[in-house]
Amino acid sequence: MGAKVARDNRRTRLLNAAREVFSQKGFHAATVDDITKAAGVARGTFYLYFAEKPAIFYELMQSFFELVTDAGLAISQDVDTKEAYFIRVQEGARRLAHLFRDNRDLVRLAYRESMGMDERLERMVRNFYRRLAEVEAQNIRLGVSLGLLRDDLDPMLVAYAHVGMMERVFLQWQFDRSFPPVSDLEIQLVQLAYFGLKKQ
Amino acid sequence: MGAKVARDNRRTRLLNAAREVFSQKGFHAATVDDITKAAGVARGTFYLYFAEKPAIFYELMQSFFELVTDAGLAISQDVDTKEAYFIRVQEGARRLAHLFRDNRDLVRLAYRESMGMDERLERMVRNFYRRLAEVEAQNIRLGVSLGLLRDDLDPMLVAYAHVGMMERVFLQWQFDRSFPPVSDLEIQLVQLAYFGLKKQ
Amino acid sequence: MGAKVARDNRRTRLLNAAREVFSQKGFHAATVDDITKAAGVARGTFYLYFAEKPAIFYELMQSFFELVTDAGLAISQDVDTKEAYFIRVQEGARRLAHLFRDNRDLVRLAYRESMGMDERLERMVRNFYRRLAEVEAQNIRLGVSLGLLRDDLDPMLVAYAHVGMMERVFLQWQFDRSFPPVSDLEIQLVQLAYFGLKKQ
Amino acid sequence: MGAKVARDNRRTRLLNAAREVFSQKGFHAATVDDITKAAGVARGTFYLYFAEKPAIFYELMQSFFELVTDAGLAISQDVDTKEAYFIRVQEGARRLAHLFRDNRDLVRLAYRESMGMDERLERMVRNFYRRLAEVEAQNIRLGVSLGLLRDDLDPMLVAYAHVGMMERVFLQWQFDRSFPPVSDLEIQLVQLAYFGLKKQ
DNA sequence: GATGAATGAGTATTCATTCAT
DNA sequence: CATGAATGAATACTCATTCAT
Repeated sequence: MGAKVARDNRRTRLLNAAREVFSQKGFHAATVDDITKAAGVARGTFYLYFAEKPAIFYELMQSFFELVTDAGLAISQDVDTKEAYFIRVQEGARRLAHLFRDNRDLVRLAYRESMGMDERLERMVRNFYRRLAEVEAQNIRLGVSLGLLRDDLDPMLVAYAHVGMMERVFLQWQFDRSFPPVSDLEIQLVQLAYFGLKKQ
Repeated sequence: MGAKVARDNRRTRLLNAAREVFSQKGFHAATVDDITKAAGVARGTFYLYFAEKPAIFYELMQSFFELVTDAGLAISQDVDTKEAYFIRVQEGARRLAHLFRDNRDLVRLAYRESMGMDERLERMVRNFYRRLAEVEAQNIRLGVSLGLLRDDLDPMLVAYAHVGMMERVFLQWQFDRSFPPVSDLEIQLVQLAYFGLKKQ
Repeated sequence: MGAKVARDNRRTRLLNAAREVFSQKGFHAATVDDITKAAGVARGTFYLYFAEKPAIFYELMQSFFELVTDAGLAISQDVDTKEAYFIRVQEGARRLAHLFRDNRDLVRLAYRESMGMDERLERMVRNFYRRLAEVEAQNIRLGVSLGLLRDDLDPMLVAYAHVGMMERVFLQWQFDRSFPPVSDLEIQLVQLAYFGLKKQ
Repeated sequence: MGAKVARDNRRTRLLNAAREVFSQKGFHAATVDDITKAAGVARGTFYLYFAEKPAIFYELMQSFFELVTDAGLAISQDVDTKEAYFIRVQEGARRLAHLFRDNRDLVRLAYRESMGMDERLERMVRNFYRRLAEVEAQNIRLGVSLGLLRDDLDPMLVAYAHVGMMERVFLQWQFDRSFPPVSDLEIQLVQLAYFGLKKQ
C-alpha cells in the first residue's frame, strides 16, 4: 500500500504543481518541465499519470466546474418554504463568493484560458455553462412553484443571466484592484437579482 | 494617393484575414503565414504593418472593445426624461444583441482567448471591463438622478452585474445551439434587470 | 531444477516474443515493453536475462546465422564420391530453401535490419558472411578435388557468389508475391551454378 | 536566377551532407542537426527542401537504385550479335563494379539500412529488386534469342540469382578487407555465370 | 514598399534502463 | 528471482522574425 500512497502522492503533487504553474504562466507558456520541476518529480513521471499536457489541464478545469456546479445544486436541496428558499439562495451566493476567493489559482486558470485551447476544451466549457444554467433554471423553477418568483421569463435565459452576473462580479472582485470595496457583495447581488434596479 | 490606398488596402486585408483566421484556428494555432496567405500578400509584408503577431490581435480586440463600449456610451447621450431613458436602455440592449450577432468572428475571437495570451492582453481586457463598467455605472447614475432607479446599490457593482448578464446571455445565444429560442431576448433582459425576478 | 526450468522458460519466452515483435515492428520501433508484454513477464525481468535491448537481437541473429552455416557445413561431411557430393549439394540447397520457408520471422528480421544498427552488429554480419563463404569455399574445394569442379576460379569469390544467389533468390521467393512460381527452385539453382547459363 | 542557384546549392549541399552523415552514422543515429551542420545551413532550412528526415534518405536511395538499374539497362541496348552481346555483358559487369567502387557512401548507406525503416522504404526496395530483375531477365531473353543462352531456366529466377551474386560479391569486395584480391573480379563472375562451375 | 528564403530558438513525448520492494 | 514505478536523456519539427534583393 506504500506504493499506492506514493503513487497518489505523485499524482496529487503534479496536479497541485500544475495548478500553480498554469495559473502563473498560462497553459501555453507553462512547460511540462516547469510542472514536473515544481512537483519535484522527473519529466517522464508526468506521463505515467497523464497522457499528455492538456490532460492535466482538463482535470483541473473539471474540478473547478464541479465546485461551482455543486454550489448551485445545493440551493434547492430539501427546500419547501419561501423562507428556506431565500436563505438557501443567499447561502449559495456566499458559497460561490467564498469559492472564488478560496480558489484564486483555479479561478484564474479557468477564466484565463477556458477557451482557445482546442475543440475538446471548448466543448467542456460549453457543457459546463449549459449544465450550470440548467441547475440554476431548476432553482428558479422551484422559486416559481413556491410562489416567490415570477413565471413570465424563460428560466434558462434568467439562469444564464444569473451565471453571467455572478461570474463577472466575482471575477472582477477577485482580480481588479479598483473594484468597489463592498463587504456585503453577495447580499447586494441577490437583492439586485430579486428586486431589480427600479426604484421602489 | 494610390500608394496610400494600396497601403491601406494591404493593412485592411491583413486585419480581415486575421479576424477570420484567428476566429477559426485560435491565436496560437494560427500562423503569420496563414494570415498573409489569406490576405494574399507576402509574409514579409505583415511586418511592414504590424510589429509582431500579437499586435494585429490586439488591434482586433480593441476594435471589438470599442464597438461594445460605444453601445454603452450611446445610452445616456442627450437623455433627460424617464421615458427617453427607458427607450435608450432598450435600444442599447438591442444594439448589443445585434453587435454580437453581426460580429460572430470578432466575438468568438474575443471570448476565445481574451485571456491567457500575455500580460499586456490581460491588462487590455481588465481595462476594457473597467471602462465598460464605468460607462454603465454612469448610465445607472443618470437613471437614479432621473428618479427611475434605486440608489442603495453600488453603481459599479451593478454595472459589472449588467455587463456579466449581457455577455453571458448573448454569448450563449450566439454559440450554444440549445439556447432557448426567445425572440425578444433583449426585452426580457431589460425586464429582468429593471424589475428583478420576484413575483409582483 | 524447477527453478532452472522456469528460468529457461522466461528466457525462451523472451526470445520467442522478441523474434515475433522485431519481425513485425522492426528493431527500432519495437520496445522492450512490447517484448516483455508479449512474453508475459515484467519489464525488469528482461534485464535479468539480457544486458540490453540489442543483446536479445544479437542472439536471434546469431541463431539464424548458425542455422544457415550448419546447412552449409553438412554438405561436405563424409563425402568421398562425385555422386555423393552432388546429392549432398542438392540436399544442401533444399535444406536452405526449407530453412527460409520455415523461419520467415527470423529471415525477415535478419534481412530487415541486418545492418544499420551499430558497429557490433555490422561486424557480426560481416563475420557471418565470411564464415559462410569459407564453409562454401571448402565445399567447392572438395568438389574440385573430386574432379567435379573447375579449379581456375577463386573459391572464395565463387563462394560469395553462391551465397548471394541463394540469399537473393530465396528472399524474393519468400517475400515477393510476384516471384515466378517454380516448384523445383533449388534444383534449377544448382543447375545454374553447375552448368552455367550458356547453351549446351 | 541567383536565388534559383542558391536554392539548388542548398538542396545539393544537404543531399551531399546527408549521404556522408547517413553513411557514417546510419539513418537512426544521424540527426537532422548533423546533416544541416555538415551542409552549413540552419536547421530550419532542411525543412524548406525536404518534408521530413526520411524524405532525403528516400531520395538518396532512389538515386542509387537508378544508377544500378541504368547499368543493367545499358547491356541489351542496340545489340544484335552474339559477340556484341558478350562484350556488353562484360561491360555491364565492369560498370557495376566501378559503380560500387565509386559510390562507397551510397552503397554503404543502401545496404546498411535498405530495410527496417518503414513500410514505404521496404516497398521501394522490393520494387527496386523486381525492376532490376526484370531488366536482367530481358537481357537474358535476348541472349536466349541470340542462341547464346539456354532456355530451360526461368529468366526471372536466373535474373534474381545474377543480381544476388553481383551484389554480394561487390559488397564484400568493397567492405570486407579479407576479400581475396582478385583483379579480374567481373571477368571471373561473368565466366562463372556463363560456364558454371563444372569441370569442362 | 514588397518579397520569400533563411534562420534558430524552443518543447512535448518516448523509452531504455535502474533499483527499491 | 521478479516486479514495475521512476528516471532523464535525446530529437524531429514549427514558426515568428529578419534581411538581402
